Amino acid sequence: MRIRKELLKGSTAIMILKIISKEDAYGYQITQELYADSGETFKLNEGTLYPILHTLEKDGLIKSYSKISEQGRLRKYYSITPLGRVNLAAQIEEWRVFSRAVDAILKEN
Amino acid sequence: MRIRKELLKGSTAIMILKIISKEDAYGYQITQELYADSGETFKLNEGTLYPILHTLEKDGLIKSYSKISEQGRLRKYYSITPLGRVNLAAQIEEWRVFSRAVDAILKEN
DNA sequence: TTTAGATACATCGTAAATCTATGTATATAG
DNA sequence: CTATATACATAGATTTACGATGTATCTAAA
Repeated sequence: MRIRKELLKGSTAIMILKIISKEDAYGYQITQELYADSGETFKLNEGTLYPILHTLEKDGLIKSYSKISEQGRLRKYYSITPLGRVNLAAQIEEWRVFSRAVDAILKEN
Repeated sequence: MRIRKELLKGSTAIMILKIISKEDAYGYQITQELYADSGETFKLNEGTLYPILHTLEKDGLIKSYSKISEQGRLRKYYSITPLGRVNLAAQIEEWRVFSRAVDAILKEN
């Protein structure tokens, strides 16, 4: 099922942060993991991904370093900061409250 | 907990449609029900509500009629159309797929 | 009596998030 | 050699919600 982009708004950054929190990751890898781990539901555009990564770094939630892969390609890896972990936990709690409230409304009859 | 407005994007119209599907409702009433049924989580602004109602009506998902209340106040009631019911069912299913996918990402470790 | 707050509808301008499109560049498979 | 995947980046357009503002009535308190 294709998900309207509007539904995604607000939750994309949390998911990116969560993926980086598991292990350092580079941009392209993040889109692949997000696609696989969501059961092929989320196909992240590059025009969405990179600006979010830049914002997260500017806000001090992640930091980056460059590394050359075995294939000789330059990759920009991101790792989560302590501040990022605190922020992630808060955002996950917020998501839980939000999604439970929506469920409550949609379940009502 | 205050929910960032960004999280709301895309799900507000579904919830409004769901409330109207239960019984005909007018604008102010919808904000009250949404607030109560969500456990005081969703406080809908008028600048959000009325444009959405107008769009839903323009799209043929709801229709309106005016009625005077016992207090002598004019109210604009909305009722869901058959097309609105079909659309609501599809959007609820979409929400389920979406929220399960986000849960899957955030649960991963 | 006047004033504040709740009820009731509406629109305008702004901000935020994502998308599409575009650009650059390299590696790999057919 | 050509298409696809990998890899990063930005600009402009679209969508959605918000805050501010406007109009108007009813009710309760000061």
